[in-house]
Amino acid sequence: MSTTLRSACPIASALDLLGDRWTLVVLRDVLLARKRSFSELAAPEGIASNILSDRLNRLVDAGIVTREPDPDDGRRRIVLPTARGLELVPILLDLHLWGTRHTAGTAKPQLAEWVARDREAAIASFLP
Amino acid sequence: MSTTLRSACPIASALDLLGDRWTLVVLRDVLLARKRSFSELAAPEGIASNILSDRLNRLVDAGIVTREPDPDDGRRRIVLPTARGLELVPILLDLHLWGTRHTAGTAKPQLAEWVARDREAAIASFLP
DNA sequence: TGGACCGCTTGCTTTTCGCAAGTAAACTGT
DNA sequence: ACAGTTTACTTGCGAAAAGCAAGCGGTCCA
Repeated sequence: MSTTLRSACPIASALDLLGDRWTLVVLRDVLLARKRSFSELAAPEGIASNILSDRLNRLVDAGIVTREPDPDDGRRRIVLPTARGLELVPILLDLHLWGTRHTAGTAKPQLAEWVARDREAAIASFLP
Repeated sequence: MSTTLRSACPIASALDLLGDRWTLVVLRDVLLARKRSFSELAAPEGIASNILSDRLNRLVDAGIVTREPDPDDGRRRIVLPTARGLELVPILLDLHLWGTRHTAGTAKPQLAEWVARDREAAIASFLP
């Protein structure tokens, strides 16, 4: 569970945290789709609940999201992005653009177009 | 080896290809450090040779790099990025910036600064 | 011609993933 | 107020992937 530092390279260090099959998909839903609860996040392409639980804990440990009790429903623990988490929005949008151009995933093409045309505005639209 | 399509989301599709511990580290060395041979790429933070071989094959299948015999040394099979691969440079630079700001990886801080100041120029500097 | 080098592959152990089932606490309807 | 449902998990186990060490064929170099 501890972040084993692979090297001094910031790309490798970032990937120690984000470089797996699910973490950035979860963050996509938190940062771009603004999903806030465990059960909303469980939908993503069928992630198993134990994996989702593990990834959320890692993201909390890394200071990318926080979790707080929902005042409206004591069963829920809301997931909220931190400033550090919000700085991942550009990466997610770049991935969206690259994926739209070069993979079979073609959902939300207008978002890709927006990112291509005015990246800064697109990024700002996902900030609080 | 086949690209199992997880969903119509371009982010998920991109991560089907790139979302693991090594692929983007290999691409960092191909795209940013301009490494071209298997043995140069084997250095990255100690990737095992069977894993490197597998990742290079996947990247070739995905059209992100090509491999050609080295005219100067018949043992070598040079790794070259395609246009599709070069479009990953922005993502790698964003990861570098985020990693520099938020992880323990602090190598090449002047690159992060350049990306923050003039992203387009930094990207262009890694194109052929 | 012998030895080193390059790009792998093979076999085996260890770690991680992923599914199914189960559980405690909190909410909801009657 | 009690029964049933929902939420957010945890546990156990089999499957898949990662990682390590060794080996192997082709190529280069002295």
